[in-house]
Amino acid sequence: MAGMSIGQAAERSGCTVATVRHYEDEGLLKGIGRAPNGRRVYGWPDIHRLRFVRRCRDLGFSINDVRSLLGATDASSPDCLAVRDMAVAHIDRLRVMRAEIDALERSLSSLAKTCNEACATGRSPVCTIVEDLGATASG
Amino acid sequence: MAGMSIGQAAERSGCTVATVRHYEDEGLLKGIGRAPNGRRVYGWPDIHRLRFVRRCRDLGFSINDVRSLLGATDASSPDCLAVRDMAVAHIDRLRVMRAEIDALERSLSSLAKTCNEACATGRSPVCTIVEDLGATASG
DNA sequence: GTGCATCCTCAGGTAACATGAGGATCAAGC
DNA sequence: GCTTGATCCTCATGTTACCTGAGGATGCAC
Repeated sequence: MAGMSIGQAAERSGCTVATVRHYEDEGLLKGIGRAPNGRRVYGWPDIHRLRFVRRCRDLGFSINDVRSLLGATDASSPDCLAVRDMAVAHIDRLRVMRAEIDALERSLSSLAKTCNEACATGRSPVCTIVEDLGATASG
Repeated sequence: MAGMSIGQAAERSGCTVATVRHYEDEGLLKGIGRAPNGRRVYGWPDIHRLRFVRRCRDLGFSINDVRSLLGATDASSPDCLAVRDMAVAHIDRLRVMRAEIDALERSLSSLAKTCNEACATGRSPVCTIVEDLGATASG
């Protein structure tokens, strides 16, 4: 169980094969061994590291963020507080994103509603959505 | 006021100059005139079209979406209902995105909280965030 | 006429991979 | 021993929506 192929590593870490190679290219994986036939060989520590990267990516961190996180965790004494600070900073980013999404949804709902009232009844010769979108830039 | 430079067009439409050129390259603008000196010349219809594209992009539609929207609106009788359907479909996408963001925020908050309790007090020799992230893939 | 702003057309960069070409290797079945 | 299909390798290019910069022409103000 100590020597896994890239296919197995991908499956166990929740990545695609291409993504595993990509993370190695990006320097997020260190010291991946090679079998005599040239194929990559993975051990469990590599799988854990891949999962870590994958999960961070799923959480919305960039590759560079992950690099920093790994730097903090690779250090002799993992800088937990730095990691926490990055998490907190990212939460702030998420809140901004959610606010934007909420605003967009309101805009689109309003647009669709207007259309239902004015267009679907055949009352308007020109789709009001089109006018709404093109007339004035919001804000 | 009928012949605007690309700089003026950009300013009035809320795009950058590079973006205005890009939209033209993408075929979203049609029949942009040229002055004898080779510079692009824009009229108000172009500005409205640029605003339309810009606003759609702000609303999260892809360039291809916008192409479809413009196709619907360019038709002799704008297909308002098609436009509305795209808006509604996009609202669904936004709802999925928001659900994901909410989940991420919960995960990160939980992570940060755990860290505050276990790491910041110096109780844990290894940052629990690191373990949390790497141990098991969520789900 | 000097200088700075604006414009032009390429070409290449960005993020995070996905996809495909062209070829080697492995494992299974006959 | 041999065929076949799956997996692996590297390298190159595609994706999305632009941004940035090179190298050069033009416009406008003083």
